[in-house]
Amino acid sequence: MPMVKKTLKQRIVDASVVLFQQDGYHNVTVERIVEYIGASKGGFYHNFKSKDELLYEVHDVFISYVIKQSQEAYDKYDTPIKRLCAMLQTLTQVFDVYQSHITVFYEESRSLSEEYSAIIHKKRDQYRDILQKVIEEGQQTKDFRAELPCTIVTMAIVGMINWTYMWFKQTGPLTMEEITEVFTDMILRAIVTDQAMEEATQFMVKMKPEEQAGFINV
Amino acid sequence: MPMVKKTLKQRIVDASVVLFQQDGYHNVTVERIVEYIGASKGGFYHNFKSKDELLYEVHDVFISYVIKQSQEAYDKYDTPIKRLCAMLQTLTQVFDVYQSHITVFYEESRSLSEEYSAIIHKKRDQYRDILQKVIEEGQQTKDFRAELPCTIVTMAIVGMINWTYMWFKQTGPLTMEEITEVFTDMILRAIVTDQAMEEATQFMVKMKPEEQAGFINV
DNA sequence: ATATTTAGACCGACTAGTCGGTCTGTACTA
DNA sequence: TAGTACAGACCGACTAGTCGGTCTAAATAT
Repeated sequence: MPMVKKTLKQRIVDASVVLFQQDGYHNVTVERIVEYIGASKGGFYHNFKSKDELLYEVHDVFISYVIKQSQEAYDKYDTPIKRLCAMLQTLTQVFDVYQSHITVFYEESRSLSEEYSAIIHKKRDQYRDILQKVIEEGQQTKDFRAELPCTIVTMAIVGMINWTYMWFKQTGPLTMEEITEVFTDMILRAIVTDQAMEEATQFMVKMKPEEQAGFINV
Repeated sequence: MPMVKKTLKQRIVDASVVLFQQDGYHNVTVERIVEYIGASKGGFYHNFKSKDELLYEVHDVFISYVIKQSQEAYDKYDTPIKRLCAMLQTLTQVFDVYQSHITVFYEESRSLSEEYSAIIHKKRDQYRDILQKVIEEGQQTKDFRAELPCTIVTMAIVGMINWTYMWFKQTGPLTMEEITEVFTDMILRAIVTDQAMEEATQFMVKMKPEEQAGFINV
């Protein structure tokens, strides 16, 4: 790994993600960001048109990553069930790497100005569309129950996942892997048809009888 | 219904919910709130200690209502499945009545000062605890699958529901009733044990074969 | 090899404007 | 007369963004 000196721009982005997540966009001044990394306001405005543009940058780096990962998960497999599970799986990594970004993304998107907001919203829709496509295709192949409107199913899944940023703590007793496993199990049971349940079973929570006896909820 | 003249305080709260939801707490000035209802800053600060207290008021009126409704749903029934369904059902009403409050509640809770934030967080936990209690009791009675950690199940449900405020539009093609029905179906299938599935079936999405043929996703 | 020019990254004092909150005055009520 | 409810001018703290200037390092000239 080549030891590249981080640019001021990158240092500003890194610092601001942390600060925005901690105290919120409006409670973090430009002054404080540059102070935090030992830079100046001049340096800041040399790299960014506005504080707003910085917020956009933070949003974009995150959502672009999520789209890329989701699309890759889609392309890598060829059945709806496998694709869905792979997409749920990628979230594990996203949460572990980008937790601060996620918080900023969902709490501060309103602070984006009109123009930036439009771009981000388009990308957010793109992410949802990939998931919705998987659901729709699964309904056509009769892997997923067709009696559930796919828009609602999609948003149910998105909600379950996205809400995690509100309560998941990296220092807590639950790992992101466990959570993803349980989510996957719940979602599959909820939407997979009886005839396709066999393929789905391999992705579900396994439990040997002896474990079941002494199971303790955390 | 007695025609009571609305107090200035109430008018301020009503106006601020709308404005906060539209533009966010930080983008709505006290000046604009009082202008909106034809009042003055003096009137505002006669009724509220600070802008912050107003935000607290908005939060409190909402979360208190949700807790009350949830607790009533719990008390009204005596089995975990019925209780869970009733709690999910109350959300229909909450969303129809309090949509602006909900948005403010989830987007602006960070803007609350320390002291108010603590109170609201406590109440938010209270709401979650009622739901978690239902899940735990259901696991004990073997109505709900005990192999799923009840904290994750609880947060999965909370997420699915709460996220709705992000995409549900009263003017859209979906009604809150439809959404609640699909959510209920998905959640029950996800967590109800095989042996209890019969009791749950009555709460699930029904579909006659002839409907199924021509079903179109919205 | 050394001197000179120049681009552009970065600095920080300063400005212009904003907004939460106060204070004094007034109208109305009991 | 005392108290309450409100009006609106005003204050002071704060902050996004500016602007003239500095410093470094690479390109070019001598």
